[in-house]
Amino acid sequence: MLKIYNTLTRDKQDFKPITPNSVRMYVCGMTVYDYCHLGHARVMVVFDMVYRWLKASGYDVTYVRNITDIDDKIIRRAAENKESIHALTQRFIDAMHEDADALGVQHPDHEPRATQFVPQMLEMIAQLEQNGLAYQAADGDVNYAVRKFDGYGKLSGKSLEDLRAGERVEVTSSKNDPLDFVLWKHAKDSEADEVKWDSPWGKGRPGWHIECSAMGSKLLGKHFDIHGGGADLQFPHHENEIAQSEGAQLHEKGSRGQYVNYWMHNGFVRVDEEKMSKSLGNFFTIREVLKKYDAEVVRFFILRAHYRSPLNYSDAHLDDAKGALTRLYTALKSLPVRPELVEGERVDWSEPYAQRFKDAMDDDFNTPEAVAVLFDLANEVNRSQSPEAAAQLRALAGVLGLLQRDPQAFLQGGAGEGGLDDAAIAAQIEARIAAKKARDFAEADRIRKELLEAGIVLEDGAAGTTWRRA
RNA sequence: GGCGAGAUAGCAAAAUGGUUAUGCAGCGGAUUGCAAAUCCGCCUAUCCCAGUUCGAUUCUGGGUCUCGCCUCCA
Repeated sequence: MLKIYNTLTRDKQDFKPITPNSVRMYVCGMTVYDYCHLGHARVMVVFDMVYRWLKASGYDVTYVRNITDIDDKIIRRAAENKESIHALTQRFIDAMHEDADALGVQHPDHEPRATQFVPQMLEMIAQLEQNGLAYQAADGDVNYAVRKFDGYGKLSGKSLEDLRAGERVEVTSSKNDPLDFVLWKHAKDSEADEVKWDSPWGKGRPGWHIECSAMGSKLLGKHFDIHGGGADLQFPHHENEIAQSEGAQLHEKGSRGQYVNYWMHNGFVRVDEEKMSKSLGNFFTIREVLKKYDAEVVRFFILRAHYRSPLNYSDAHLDDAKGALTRLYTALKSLPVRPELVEGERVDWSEPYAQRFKDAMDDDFNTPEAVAVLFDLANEVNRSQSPEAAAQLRALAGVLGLLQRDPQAFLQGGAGEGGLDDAAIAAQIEARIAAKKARDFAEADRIRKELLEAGIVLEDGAAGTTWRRA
């Protein structure tokens, strides 16, 4: 039985889907005005892992990860670059897809863009207004009347009183309450036509929070199973989503309908014990990191920690992850891949290692424990040289989107510029074999040392000499 | 200030009211011409103070420290 830590109740709960055997999941995606950084990588990889595990568990999953392609920062950036909103967002959407693909992130079933769902947002805002939860302020903005929604703060554990006490929001006189948030932003004359939509409240554009409510309910229904995102979205974004989505269906039944059953939030990526973020400027983009580290190493680095724990980024930690992943691939190296035992093959979940793996994953996606099982299995493979054990290792790792490459390709990959090419290495190995045959060990060792200095490690096995990059 | 999360060996990171986490690093042995890889064995641990308990790293209370949210954020 899968258990999920639910932010709403702050405990692990048995997962029971609304519709048997099927899961509807929504994850807040990126605002596309720049390249994705490692924090974004974590969201994508973590929920990709969740998506894969739900599918591996036999669920029919509908996964939606949205794209915010209209927002203040996008408008500002486009103006700075003197390019259209569409050109800017398309550029970074393409870049995001490249990054996600590199990290082995499967495509969500739907990837809605906010600009494609403005009618649905307007519909929801109208409903909120009708339900007495929204009002148009003097400046033309349509705001959500937070105090009218009973239970505001239930997700983030904040009360309106607490929030007011720590008030840091700039009080704009047009809001009835400083905590009210914008549903519809009134258009400014200075803005391009591209960012203006007609509405019953005049030209304007949607607020951020309404996007997810509208896209979620349009694609997954008014009540769905899982909603995920980074821990920083818990408040106010997800709190506001609840207020909107549940507030919009208040008229439908006597009791209030629930928007989402399980709220999941992943922890931050940190740099020197501090949250990685655009505003702090301490971020590393995915593409930047991939210049130095194999994408699978980055994926493994993310999955080696629990999704709710903080994850400290540093080269030392990436090196560590690389070493660990190397051990797994090394275990597979010596054994031929038997195609009938891998691709598309179902894992035998009754097998003890698989059982341990499943128990770990079912316990709120405990990937560190699942990865530990992989290492135990690798040890088994090394000892037994059993093709079945190797196939099982590949299959289980495959559930996490790991270990699917040719081991040799992983172990010998990552040649930087100016590195030795394969032919040169092969020639050196031949020369060393000749020296060894002549029992000229000094020469053989000299060649090995020379290659090692070039980052090439030689390994003399029973089947001959192989090499890998350090 | 309000609310929340956390503190595990040299580093990273799980779990657990008593009994091996796991990876990297280190030490000893096997193997190897010597290495590397691999195997076997070992070494380092549960922030502090009380309490509950036969027994606490785990539960309870207090403290210290760290981080996050309360403004855009994954």
